[in-house]
Amino acid sequence: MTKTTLKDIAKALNTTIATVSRALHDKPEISDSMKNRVKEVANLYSYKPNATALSLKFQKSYRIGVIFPKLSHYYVTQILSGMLIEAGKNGYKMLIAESNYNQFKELEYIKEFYELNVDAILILPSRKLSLVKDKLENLIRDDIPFLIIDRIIKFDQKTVPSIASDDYGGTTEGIKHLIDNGYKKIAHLRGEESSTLANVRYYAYRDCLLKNNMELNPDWVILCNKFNKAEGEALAIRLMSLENRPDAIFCISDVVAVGVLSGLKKAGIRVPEDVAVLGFSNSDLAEVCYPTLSSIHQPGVAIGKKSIRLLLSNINMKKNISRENIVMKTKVIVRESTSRIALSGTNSFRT
Amino acid sequence: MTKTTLKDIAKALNTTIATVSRALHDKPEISDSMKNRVKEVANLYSYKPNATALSLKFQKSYRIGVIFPKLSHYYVTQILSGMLIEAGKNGYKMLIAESNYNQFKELEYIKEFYELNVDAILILPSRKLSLVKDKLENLIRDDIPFLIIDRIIKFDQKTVPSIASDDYGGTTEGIKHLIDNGYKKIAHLRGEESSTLANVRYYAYRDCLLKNNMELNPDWVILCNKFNKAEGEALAIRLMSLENRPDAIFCISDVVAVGVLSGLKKAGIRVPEDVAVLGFSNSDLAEVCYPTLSSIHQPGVAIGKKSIRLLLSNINMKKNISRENIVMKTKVIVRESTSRIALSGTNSFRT
DNA sequence: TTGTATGCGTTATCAA
DNA sequence: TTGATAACGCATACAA
Repeated sequence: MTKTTLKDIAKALNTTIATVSRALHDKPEISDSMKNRVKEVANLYSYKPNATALSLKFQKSYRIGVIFPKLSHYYVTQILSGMLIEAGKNGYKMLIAESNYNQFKELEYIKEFYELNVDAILILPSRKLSLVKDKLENLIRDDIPFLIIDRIIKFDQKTVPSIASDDYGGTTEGIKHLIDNGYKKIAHLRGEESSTLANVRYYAYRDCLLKNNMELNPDWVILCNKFNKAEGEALAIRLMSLENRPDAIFCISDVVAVGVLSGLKKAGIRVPEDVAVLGFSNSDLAEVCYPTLSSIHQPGVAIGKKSIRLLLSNINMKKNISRENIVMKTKVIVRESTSRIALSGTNSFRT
Repeated sequence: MTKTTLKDIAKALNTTIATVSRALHDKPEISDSMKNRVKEVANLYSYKPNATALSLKFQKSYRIGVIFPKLSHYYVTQILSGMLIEAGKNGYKMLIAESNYNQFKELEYIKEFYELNVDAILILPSRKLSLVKDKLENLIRDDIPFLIIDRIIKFDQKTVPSIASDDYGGTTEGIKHLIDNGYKKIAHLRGEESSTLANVRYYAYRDCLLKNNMELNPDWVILCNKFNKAEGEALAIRLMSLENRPDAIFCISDVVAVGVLSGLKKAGIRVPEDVAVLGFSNSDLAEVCYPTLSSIHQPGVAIGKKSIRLLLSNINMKKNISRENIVMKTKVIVRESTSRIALSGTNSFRT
């Protein structure tokens, strides 16, 4: 019941562990008869090499550490699933840690992963990780690939690779979709100004409105900070109580958008006839709310897979990836909440 | 930049690794002056013991492997979060694997985790894992704790501990809630008959109806096999086309329930006035759909925490846990979909 | 073709 | 109080 080692097999065959090891590796110098005997016994004992010993020997753990803010976000689970698929294919296992948006925990987990000899570290940083940028920069080692997902952090000395979805492009496409559908007064519930993520989406929104000579009303741009349904609900009601009401609301997240839908319903406003609502992320919520929510799809699974491939290109082929800043294509998924002409079916694209 | 080892420190101080090791461990035999010198250098080099070497030495990895069918299910993320919290507190890291409901992958991952010398294995099995029960039983080792979550599998020889939510109790409470609210004809969209999980919920439904002298109509019990929104939608419409229509629908999952809501809407039926809808799991969907969905809360986070505590009681205190079959309390969360008298606010219980 | 010995980084046992 | 060395399990350079 306890694990069998080379020593056990050697003892059983009255030979040495070196011979056993070589036989199992099919080294040419070992005689066929010995190979057969060794393999038979190994099979009988269902021998498996001890991964820890191999780790120590080769200074390689076949483990990848990943840190994320919150597991219960659909987008995070999509990214992780992508990672698991690609890592699995290549014989790697994933070690996980949840930071709960706490930048100090993030630093702590990075340290821990290094101590655990992971072969690479992936992080979906919280917004606040930038606040401890210097500490982070000091922590990051050059000999182990480190990849930042979904955000970009600029360091003074180091260049660290990143991968993210094309939020600027996606937002642009989304706003254009609203314009194309005849919406003229587009509001935006945005994230905090210290968030590069929120800023990119806001800039895209602003640029697209300007380019199309649309009204850009400061009253229509409101900061979120809770990012929950209740906040979306309250802000929707606030927008609707304006003298000059918007006729479309672009939301920083699907959860906020769902809150907006609920707020509009309470205010007796029809979606999409009176007001359109556009979410961000294309989470699983978008298909279950009513009306179904148009949203900008972020390719979570693809990002996860690509992350691992990028890391492995460094680990296996020594490719220098430190200057890679990969941007993955987004896509507007049109559902009921922005379609004045009723849709026949729901679009269920999701990859 | 490369990791410093005991050897590096020993060399720097012109002593041996044995002394350095002892000094760092504050062994009484080491002189204070030596201790101080060692610690200073260790600090300077920011020495951290190599976890892999310790693993090999102590045959203990401080790693726990967990296998689940699909990460993107809210309930799974809750369980994992609970595990991460409790594991983190005790210095353990989690290795994860996604089986995609494939029983062969589940067996494969169990094998891999053993080879990786995890200190324990946790599994949220797919329904089909029971089909390869014999192989599973052969695979499970007695020297490493193995815990089955959310299902119960009976083996011929072994007894394996389990932890699950009290689905029978939760369902009973849920059906009683429907009865108390004046619903008289309660339908059930259930899971497949080969699933113990689905059966427990069905038995509770049936027993509760019988005990309360309610109509138990075979036409009102329908098997799901896709468990998605479309299926819920179709089955709702089918139920509503019956001569003898139910006035409440208890669903095997929240996703199915959301589909039912949508189907009822299409059929022009009001919820909860005409028909009540009750989900299962209390996922994040329940609060965002319209109307908001009453659902039976499964304490995912608590289950995750408890799992780890149970394992650690075996690992650290050698407690025999093989006969533990823990059942965690469920709770009906009442929202709009079952409340004929309108609720003032939404109930946001979730832990 | 096979055996011996070394090292990966630690801790622990035995000597000094 | 400190040093030398074995052991954890494995692969491999070197000897035989």
